[in-house]
Amino acid sequence: MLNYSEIDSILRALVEPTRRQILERLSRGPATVSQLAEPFGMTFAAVLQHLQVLEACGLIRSEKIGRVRTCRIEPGGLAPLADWIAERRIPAERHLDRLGQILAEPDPSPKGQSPKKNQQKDEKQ
Amino acid sequence: MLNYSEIDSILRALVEPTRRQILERLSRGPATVSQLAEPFGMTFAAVLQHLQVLEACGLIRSEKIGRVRTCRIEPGGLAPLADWIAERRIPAERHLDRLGQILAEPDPSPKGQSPKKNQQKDEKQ
DNA sequence: GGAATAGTTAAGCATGGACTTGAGTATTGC
DNA sequence: GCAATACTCAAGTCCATGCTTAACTATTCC
Repeated sequence: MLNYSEIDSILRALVEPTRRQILERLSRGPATVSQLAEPFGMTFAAVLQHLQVLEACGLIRSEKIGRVRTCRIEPGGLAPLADWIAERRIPAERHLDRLGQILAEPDPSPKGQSPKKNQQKDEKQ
Repeated sequence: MLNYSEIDSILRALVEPTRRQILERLSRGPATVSQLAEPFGMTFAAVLQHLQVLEACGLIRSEKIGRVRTCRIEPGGLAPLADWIAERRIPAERHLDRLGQILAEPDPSPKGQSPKKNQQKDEKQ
């Protein structure tokens, strides 16, 4: 299992729509803090906090020259999440085949289950 | 751009550690609600709420037979998020090459930038 | 039929996180 | 030097979400 809290911090960063929009913007090229803040109907300080979250989990990188801080995408930033998803998709797909499903079935107790009378299955009853 | 709120609901579901643990558990095979609730130090009702979130965004599926509800992974559930990540990794990687980076640079004003005196760049001043 | 089991729903509390305000610091232009 | 610019930090408000409790329904076992 790869670093758990890394996944956690990346997901927490991505779950906020504003931060995803900031990422979209930065994927079109670097921008300063004020350039990033401008399109959002929110204060400078709020955007700054979002940027700090994004940088803390390695999704963006920033450097300050003089009084201007320029932010850009950290290219490998999404890799841990991509790996996490890839790891979970493989086992999930494995359960498509019936055998795997039966083997994984809970309570395979051999004491014959009495024939149930009321057994119509209902999605979302 | 693919369905925005779908990504949103998947991320909101995944950001909660308990729900990720439930997914891990289910990726090893189907389980009933009480089987899922047992390992967590939390009430039945709380786990049920997590399951509802996971099912609402298509990450798991459940069916009730008699009084028992059995949950299992929805195989394609993570696909939208995987696609979203894939879409964002390509442009980000493109910015690795210097040309793309220069083209995307903000303010490429041709009026010669005067040589700055105080220009030591500092990460995280 | 009645008790036990398995799940469901609703209401309320508590915490975390997004956002604001306001004050402060460093840098640049004149 | 002084004002404007560009950001930084801290404190406080507000709301969404996770969790609990408690009451309720449906199903199964005896």
